[in-house]
Amino acid sequence: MVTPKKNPAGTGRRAELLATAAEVFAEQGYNATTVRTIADRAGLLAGSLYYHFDSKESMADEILSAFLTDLWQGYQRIEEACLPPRETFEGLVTESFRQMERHRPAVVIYQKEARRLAAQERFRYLSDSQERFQKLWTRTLERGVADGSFRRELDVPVAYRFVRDTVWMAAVWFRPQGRKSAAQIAEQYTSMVLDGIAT
Amino acid sequence: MVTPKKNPAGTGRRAELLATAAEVFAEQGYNATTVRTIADRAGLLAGSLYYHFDSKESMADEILSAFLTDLWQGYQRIEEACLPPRETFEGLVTESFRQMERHRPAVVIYQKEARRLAAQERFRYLSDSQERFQKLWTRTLERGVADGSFRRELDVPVAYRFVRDTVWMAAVWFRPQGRKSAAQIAEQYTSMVLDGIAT
Amino acid sequence: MVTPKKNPAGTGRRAELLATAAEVFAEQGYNATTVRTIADRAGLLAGSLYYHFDSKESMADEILSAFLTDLWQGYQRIEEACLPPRETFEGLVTESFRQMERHRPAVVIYQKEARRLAAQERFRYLSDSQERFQKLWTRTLERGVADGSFRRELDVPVAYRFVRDTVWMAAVWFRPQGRKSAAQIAEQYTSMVLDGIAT
Amino acid sequence: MVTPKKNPAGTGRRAELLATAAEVFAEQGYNATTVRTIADRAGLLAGSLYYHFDSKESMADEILSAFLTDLWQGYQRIEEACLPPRETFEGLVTESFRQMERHRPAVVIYQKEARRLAAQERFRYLSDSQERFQKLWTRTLERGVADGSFRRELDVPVAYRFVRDTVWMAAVWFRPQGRKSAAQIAEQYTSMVLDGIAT
DNA sequence: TATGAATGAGGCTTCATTCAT
DNA sequence: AATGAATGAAGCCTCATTCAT
Repeated sequence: MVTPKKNPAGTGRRAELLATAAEVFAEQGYNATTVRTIADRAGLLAGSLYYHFDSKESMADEILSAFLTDLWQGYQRIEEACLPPRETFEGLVTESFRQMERHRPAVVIYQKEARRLAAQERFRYLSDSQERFQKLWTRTLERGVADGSFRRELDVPVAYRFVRDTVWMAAVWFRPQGRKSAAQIAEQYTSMVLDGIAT
Repeated sequence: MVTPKKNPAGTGRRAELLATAAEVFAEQGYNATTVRTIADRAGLLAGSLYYHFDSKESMADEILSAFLTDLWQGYQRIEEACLPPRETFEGLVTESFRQMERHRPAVVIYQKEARRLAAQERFRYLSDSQERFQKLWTRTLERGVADGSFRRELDVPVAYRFVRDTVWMAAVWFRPQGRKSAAQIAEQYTSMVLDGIAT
Repeated sequence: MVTPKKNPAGTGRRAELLATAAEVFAEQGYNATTVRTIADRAGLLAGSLYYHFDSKESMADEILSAFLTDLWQGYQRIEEACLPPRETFEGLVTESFRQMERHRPAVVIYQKEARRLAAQERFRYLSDSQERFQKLWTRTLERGVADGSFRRELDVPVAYRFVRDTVWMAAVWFRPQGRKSAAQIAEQYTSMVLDGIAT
Repeated sequence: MVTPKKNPAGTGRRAELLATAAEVFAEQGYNATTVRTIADRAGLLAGSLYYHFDSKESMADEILSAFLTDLWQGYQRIEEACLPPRETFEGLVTESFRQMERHRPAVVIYQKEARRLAAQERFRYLSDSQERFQKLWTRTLERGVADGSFRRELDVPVAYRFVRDTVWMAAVWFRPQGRKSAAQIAEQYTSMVLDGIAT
């Protein structure tokens, strides 16, 4: 993780530049994005970015760690509420969609680049998060199988992947300014995943 | 699409090299892959690849178009069978998982790079395939809603994306040599998607 | 040469900054030193240095010309004293070591960078000094050979370089706060050079 | 240290390029030298150097380690001969000048850049060599003091530096194609250092 | 006096590609 | 079929310098 050099939160020039960078990374992919593209879009010269950031990598770092920090704060509230499995499930999905509203480009980047980036020491926290994520969902699914909320024959590891992919892939096409709010989309998703699309 | 310079099908040095290239593209991403990496892994020098292929791009092209050709042959059989919606659904999922067994790296590449590549004229067929895919699934879902196999209130565009993402993302972690066969995985998926994971 | 913008001598903020710059140049080399390093060490921002100095080059200029001015003042006293060769020799060595005490970083810079810098018009005085230096030492050595103080077979150009290198290289490791004073080091050097290290 | 990728010794394109690089480094200093300058002088494009070498640094590495390897081979013969101090002294000086004939640019680079480069792990061997060098000379000087070949009151650490600087600085101006051979220069040096320049 | 933000030139390096052999 | 050597464009980054505040 990286701690921003100055300013409190998402304010000031740094934050602006990070937002721009995140958009471009999300659109074109981390590798395919050149610092010049980011700079052009932000209205300065490529070299000038280095007044604000150490490297292209550290921009990605800051974007991803800010997202994951927020995400885990949200998840933690749900964990601590100790709800029954089905409510926990709904809570996690809703929280995920809510974070997409704030961090949509970050989610796309996470989705596309996490595996590659996680190989580097500096992005270690990506694997950590991944692992924590898996534990959280797996526990929830298992609790549901145990108390009968979820189907007895559920293959938990497969179901975990199913849920994980389904939820996060949505970030790629989900547009907050679209007709549906995050909460509405979350509800549809939950319904489909829990009850299926068949009658 | 691209027509191989020589040899009929997946035989000979070309095919070997393509397989190697596909693996590396899948592992590291198209942009992050250098022709040197491919060459190293195949045991020749980077420049020597150009005896076999016109460019890095044409390798990706050949890999992707071979995959899509096979995939659509499979889908076509199912379309032509004119089965009821639920059976069509099962057939498409099973066929998708079956193609993953043959073309796993190609699927991963498709998943990760299609959007970016499709911008180029030469990869136009990627968008075409995407569109055809959408029509096929949407039609199937709509037929199911109409005949009562699928839930009346189903939001078809959302459900389409749901299914699409779920199925193809599996390619990233699905390993054919794993404990489960493609058919088994397909069955689990179908069951989850159609009937949900809740009781 | 450069004339300081304001303040008379080695006083005030300018002088402080110059001292810092000299230290860094000496430690890391002129090219390898960034103005940011100097600024960091002095406790201001890189851009702020430009309130005090025209350029990085002009800092080096001021450092070197201050040193050479002092050095030649010292040498001149010895020249004017018209001592016999051996005493002149001793005097020059002692004076050189004395200047090292005041201008140690400048000496190191001079030693390492003079040749490169001298190519620029603005540092012309470095070559001039070099030439004057050579004449002074050569004359002294020749006088010594002529009057029998120095060995008859002495190859004066070689001996000149020998003395020059020996004396100035000492600046790199010589530390005034060490156990030995400049005068003591000078005496040891003089003894070694004049009488050799063998019995 | 670095081991050349291929070819036995100083032959082939690599060796040519290294020789060019060494010259430029020696003339302009390592930092002030751009890879473009080296490439221009060698008649290719800057990027093409990277077919032969990993980095600018690795060129310097190869140049310096080749020099030090040869140098220590020469020194070792002298150490093993177990000559009396004065003869050892003469032998070391002569060997040093001889290596200058083969590796003149390397010596200049060593002289100017060793301290800075040695800070990096990859150039660790520079410090090692430096230390070994100090031990060798110090031992020789001490033996000479002990057996009466050198003056009893000799300050060995100071004398060591004196000799070290004197010998290696010569590399900067010494030209093998000049009127004097390495052996002749070595003899003059030895005579000056051992017996002094005074009568 | 100093800061914060930027410029613009240039440095090192990578990489797809070419081509004579 | 493949190698060895090179090209040329482009990428990331550094750094001296400028300037409004």
